[in-house]
Amino acid sequence: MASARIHVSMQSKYDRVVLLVDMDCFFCQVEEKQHPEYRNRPLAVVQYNPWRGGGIIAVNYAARAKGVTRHMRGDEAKDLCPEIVLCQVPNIREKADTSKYRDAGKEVANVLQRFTKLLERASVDEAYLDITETVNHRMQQMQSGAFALQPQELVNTFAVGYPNIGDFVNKITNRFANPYMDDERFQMSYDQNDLPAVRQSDIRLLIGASVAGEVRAAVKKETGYECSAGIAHNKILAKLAAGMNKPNKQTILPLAETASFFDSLPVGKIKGLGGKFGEVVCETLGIKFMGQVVKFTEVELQRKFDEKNGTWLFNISRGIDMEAVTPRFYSKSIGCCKKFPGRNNITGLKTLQHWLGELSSEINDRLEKDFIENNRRAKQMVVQYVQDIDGEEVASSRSTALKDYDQESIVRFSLDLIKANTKTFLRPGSESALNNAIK
DNA sequence: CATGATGACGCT
DNA sequence: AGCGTCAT
Repeated sequence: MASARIHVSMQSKYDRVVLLVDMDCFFCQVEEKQHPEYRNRPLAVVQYNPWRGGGIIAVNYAARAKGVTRHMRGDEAKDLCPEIVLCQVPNIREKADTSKYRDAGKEVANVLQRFTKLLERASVDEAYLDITETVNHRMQQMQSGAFALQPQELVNTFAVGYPNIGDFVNKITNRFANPYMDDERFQMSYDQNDLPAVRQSDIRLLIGASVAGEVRAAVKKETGYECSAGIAHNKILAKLAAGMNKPNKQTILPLAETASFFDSLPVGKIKGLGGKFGEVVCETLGIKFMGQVVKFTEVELQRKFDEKNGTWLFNISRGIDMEAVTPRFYSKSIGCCKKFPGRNNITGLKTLQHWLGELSSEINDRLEKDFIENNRRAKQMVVQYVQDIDGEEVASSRSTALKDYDQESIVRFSLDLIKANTKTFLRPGSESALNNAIK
């Protein structure tokens, strides 16, 4: 067994080249493409909500320059930037319908897909691409002289730790002339088994950046949309790099720069550490920056957190992330939801039935479209609802198998599920008043 | 009153 | 199966 393992091509820490492509203020770009007269103007996308001008979910860079951000209300944006264009998410069936942006995201993904089989859509406007194969191929071509990097392709490219991309390229060129100049440091810093990959890291990431440039140019040419990209050896670092220079730029995170970069990187910037767990990590360890995690042994981290998270933190703090780019073009689930905040709480049966009808109608349309496009049918339905119980938000979810379905049966299923799982669905003595408001 | 609408995934 | 977390 042990000897056979040696012959298995092992996925090593620095073997892959991974891109994270992130559309710049995507919903705004969709609106700007649809309304060319809005281009070059400050613009934000709001979800319809008559309360204080709607909630902002996307802001273009002209508007960001005026201080407009997400979380803001449309009215606040107008105060900061009176000339701002506020585009509303289309309202269909009395609720925000984001289909337009999903369709635009698919259009982009169709372009990305041509560059690798290993495309993982992470959200409507983000995707990971494992481009290892292409990079390896070009490495070989480069060594045989069949391929050469075109410096002009790297005009919008940055490398973390370098004032400009030219300095990064020069460093690589110098090492080409003097291959062993870094060896002592490398041998000190890295596992012996990783040295071959480490020595080739910079050049392979640079080739990755040229691929990224081609990807982004194709997206721009074929869809009109601009995006930013991160280039690194794994998903976590690619995601991090992509956010460093925007919009319409791409950033390499060189292996040798990771440690010093992490020394001043707040823990919460790492994907997965932006919430409560990240805060627990900081408090438990008494730290603020990612680089400070490396002072703890793997066993210490496992003891303070748990086995899985401890090992994960230990590796991530060293820039190591073995998470595969899992090919996925279509979402695993289709859902829609609507909130009823404050006075809009649903308190009557009729209103509840009405909204279940609206939501079911949207779901039904999207399921039909999905069936036509992707030849698949939903097997399960999950109904989630949030009640107001003594002023507290109490969330519940119940599921049911789905055989044949249509809009009417989806409504019936969901209402039945809510009825069956609510202690007293209707207020005692009433035919129509809900016992607990649904939020 | 009040980001909201989606989606993935981990824990138990 | 149901709940909670994290992300855009």
